[in-house]
Parts: sequence; C-alpha cells; structure tokens
Amino acid sequence: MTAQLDQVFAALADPTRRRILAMLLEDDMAVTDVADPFEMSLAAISKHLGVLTAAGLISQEKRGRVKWCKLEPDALRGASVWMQGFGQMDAIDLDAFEVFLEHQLK
Amino acid sequence: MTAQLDQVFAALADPTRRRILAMLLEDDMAVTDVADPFEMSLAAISKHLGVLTAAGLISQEKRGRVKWCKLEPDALRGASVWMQGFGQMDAIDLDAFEVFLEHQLK
DNA sequence: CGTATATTCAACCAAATGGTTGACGTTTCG
DNA sequence: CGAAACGTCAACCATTTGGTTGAATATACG
Repeated sequence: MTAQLDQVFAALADPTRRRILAMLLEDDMAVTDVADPFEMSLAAISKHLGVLTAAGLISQEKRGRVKWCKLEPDALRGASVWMQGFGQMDAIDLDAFEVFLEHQLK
Repeated sequence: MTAQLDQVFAALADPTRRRILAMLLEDDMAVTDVADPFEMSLAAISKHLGVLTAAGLISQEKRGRVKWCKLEPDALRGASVWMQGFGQMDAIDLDAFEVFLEHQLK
C-alpha cells in the first residue's frame, strides 16, 4: 500500500513521464508514437513506459507487432486521496473543489 | 513550474517523508521530535526535512536553538490540480469528494 | 565559564535512476 | 524468403538518492 504510493509518486516525479501521461490522456498510442516527440532514444522511452506500467498508471497491450499504451487514471486515486488529507489544514480548498465540480458536471 | 512539480512529487515518493508530513499535520514539531519515532539517524531526518523544505511542503523557523517544522499544505495544490486533470476520465471520484466534504464540514 | 542540547556539515558508501549504444527477437510486407 | 518496422534487452556510464559516522556550530543552562 505504501509501496504503491512510492511507485506512483516516483513515477510522477519525472517530467518526461508526466508528458507521456498527458499525451495518453488524448488517446491510446503505440510505443514508437509516444517516443516520437521526445529527443531521446526509443529505449529510454521504453524504460519510462516500464516505470509507468509498474506504477499502474498505464497498461500496455501488444497487438501484432505494435504495443499499445493506455492511461489507467484509477491508479491516481490512492495518491490523490492521500494528498487531499492535507487539505484539512486549509480554510477552504476552492481550487480543488472547482476542478472537482467541473469534472463532475461535465 | 514543471521543476516545482518534480520536487513535490519526488518528495512525496519517500515513505519516511510522507510519514513526517502526516506527523506535522497534527502539530508543528522540532527536528529532534520529528526524528524520534524513526529508526534512523538525526542527520538522515535532517536531510529529509531539507528535501521537504526545498519542495515547499514544509517551512522551518529557528527559535532559540530549536528549529520548528511546519506543514505548508498549499504546496500540494499544484500537484493536486495536475492530478485532478486525469480525473476527467473517471466516472466519479467519490472517495476524494468524501474526504473533501469531511474536511469542509469539520 | 563549562557543559549539555539541538542541528547541520562533510566525507563517505551502496543502490537506484536516467540516459546511451548495439545486438536481439517478432511480426509484417513485398 | 528477405528486409523493414516495432520494441526490448544487456551492458555500460554519470548522477542522484538515502543512509552512515564524526566533527563542527550555535544556543541554553547551571
């Protein structure tokens, strides 16, 4: 449980990986296509995808010779709930509430 | 901005540091008292506190010979908002909403 | 003043991280 | 079949991380 949080937060601590997650928010993608906009080797991106998969933040499914990457936003829930616990110190976390509402009403 | 997220998430990725934050949720504490429940050197805890301070998650103020550590929950907001962006894929984030409500009604 | 308390600093160490390159297995396509 | 595309693996490297210990600094106390 705590190890799961370790992995999720550690995965999110890298800007390349956050960018990948944002890309996958748009649509599922093949590994090669994920790597395309980055100025680093395919192997490096493959490793980043491994980290994201280990954290449960994405899943990967191989169809034919291409491996599809898919966002798994549920993995963020544990981390999100943990963080919200600290909101108790705030008078009112208006920003978070606003975002929450927007997303519920959509 | 992205570097700020890097630091916050990296700081949260360590269970010792998360435990420290949870302790500070109760009350402000001196460095020595923070270190007390941990089975590691004071110097190690001091380093962890340095990481948390650099990330903006806590602040430290020296009064006399003791340095007080104080939670700065606002630093979590940027990270929280970033994460909530992925909630748009969720049906409903009930857990988070419940925590939010509890904290507002307190 | 001298000593104890609170905290950091510096040097060191092992392990993890983020990247590279080159070789390798699979699957598809002509 | 042979070649190209997709992706991973293995070895390597530099840097960062999380911990240690021992000395150093600053403040308080008797």
